[in-house]
Amino acid sequence: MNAAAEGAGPYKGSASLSPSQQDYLKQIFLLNDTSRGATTQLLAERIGVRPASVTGMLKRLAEEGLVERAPYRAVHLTETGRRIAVELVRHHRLLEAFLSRTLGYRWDEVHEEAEALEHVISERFEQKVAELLADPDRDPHGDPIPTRELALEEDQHLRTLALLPKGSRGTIRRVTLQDQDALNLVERLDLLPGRAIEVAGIHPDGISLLVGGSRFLVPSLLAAHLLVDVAPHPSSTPPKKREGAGRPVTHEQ
Amino acid sequence: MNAAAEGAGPYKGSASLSPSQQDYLKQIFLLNDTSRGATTQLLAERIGVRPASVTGMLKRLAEEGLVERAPYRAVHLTETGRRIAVELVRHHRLLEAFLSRTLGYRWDEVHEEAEALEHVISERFEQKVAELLADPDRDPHGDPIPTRELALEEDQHLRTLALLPKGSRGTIRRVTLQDQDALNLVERLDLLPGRAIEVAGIHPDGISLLVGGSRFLVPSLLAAHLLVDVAPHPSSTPPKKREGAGRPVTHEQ
DNA sequence: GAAAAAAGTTAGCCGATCCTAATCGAGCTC
DNA sequence: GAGCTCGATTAGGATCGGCTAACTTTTTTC
Repeated sequence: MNAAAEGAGPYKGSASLSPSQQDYLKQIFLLNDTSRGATTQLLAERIGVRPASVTGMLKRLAEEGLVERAPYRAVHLTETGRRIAVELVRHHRLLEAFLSRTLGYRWDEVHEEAEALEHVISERFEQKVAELLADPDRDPHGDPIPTRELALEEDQHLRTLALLPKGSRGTIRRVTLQDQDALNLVERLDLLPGRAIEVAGIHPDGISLLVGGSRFLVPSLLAAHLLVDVAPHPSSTPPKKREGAGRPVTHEQ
Repeated sequence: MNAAAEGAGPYKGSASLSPSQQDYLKQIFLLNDTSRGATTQLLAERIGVRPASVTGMLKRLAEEGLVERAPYRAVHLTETGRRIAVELVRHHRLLEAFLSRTLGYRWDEVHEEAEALEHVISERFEQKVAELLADPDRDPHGDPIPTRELALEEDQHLRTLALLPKGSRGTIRRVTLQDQDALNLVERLDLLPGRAIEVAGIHPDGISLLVGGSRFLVPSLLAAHLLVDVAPHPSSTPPKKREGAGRPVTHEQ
């Protein structure tokens, strides 16, 4: 028996999972509402291992009843697997909020630290932090924090900036990026959650934005990861759904 | 290459160590100023593995220049190894202080959580916590917290309660226990760090103690783990060193 | 719809860390 | 100082989670 992963894992009720297994479940969860789903390759990229390793781990997870899979197809979580994944997402986002609010981390520093801590904190720690922060419902990037009961609010009313028509007004609510450089850019452009914006124009390489009086171009790559709460009374064109443009929004945490 | 242990370890300047290796170094450090020193068996007990596993790991650590050893002898840390160990002890005790003061853990709950977190927190986390707590120099058990520069104050003036002569007065400063039940008992007896006490009598099975007006017997096993700051003017007998009685004090953390 | 490209899988291997069982060495007893 | 006992080590093995290389399946391209 290998006692590698002590430290109360989020899954109570069975031999607890290794941090590695937890990571797989989390990434499968985060990729599941994505256009392509949780494919071997995407998982490999996210987790930082080779595709062959993913196949191997998925087999083990399937044996343990945490995922369902058919060879050459995207994987899905079982209910048990989903619960573990959401618990981990709760840990991660709570920790991000905590690091930012209580320890004064910069918003672009929180992700990495939370990534390491999420596997290790106990139920008690989670509870104490939630208490201390009065049950926050958003992390510093605007991502919703699953409740204690693991209910995860879906931001259905939010729209990707990349897909908004010219003239739309709204407020930035989420920044679904992890890359340090990209986050720095978002900060320099002052596009943090809460910021009111207006789409001034659409160009092949990005979106022209009006923010607090000034105007600049947001590269498409970035715009795809800015989720906007569109204002009810847009200046001119009523916001209507557009499809097929830009890249799919992946709800990374 | 195996990326198992990401999460900034405390050792900056080489491929970082696995949590397991870190644990070995820490326990070697904690056992080193003990009577028996860091023997294979004691290490095995503390770490929770079989002696054969200890031998194996010590070989690896020796190859990496972190310990020095001769077969069938107790191990010692090299300077490099010691630095890593002390860094870990700093993490641990800072975390205990943090969990207790900031998150409101009970003093007997902090150890286990700190044990898991200490391997995972970054330099930055350590710094932020130290800041938040204004560089505390003791953890909730009274154990000294190594400074940022890794200087560790030794409590040379503290004496084991088990070895104090009758009539000694003083203040409890450290409780070097980890066992949950024992800690609970210490709490029930109200023998937390800071408590003023007087030795009312010495019995074969323990020490009779005067604490805040009441008097009770502290079992020898417990008394060996209570470190007392002896008052300069004892009521009668001047405190003098006694040897050979009681069990050796192990400076557990 | 055939061929090429991309994605996924299998087989075989490695290193880390643990285990058990068997052997070896150190140090105390008489 | 010959034994005996206990602690330490060695030998051999398991498991976990990664890797590369080679092969298979799916998807895309023309």
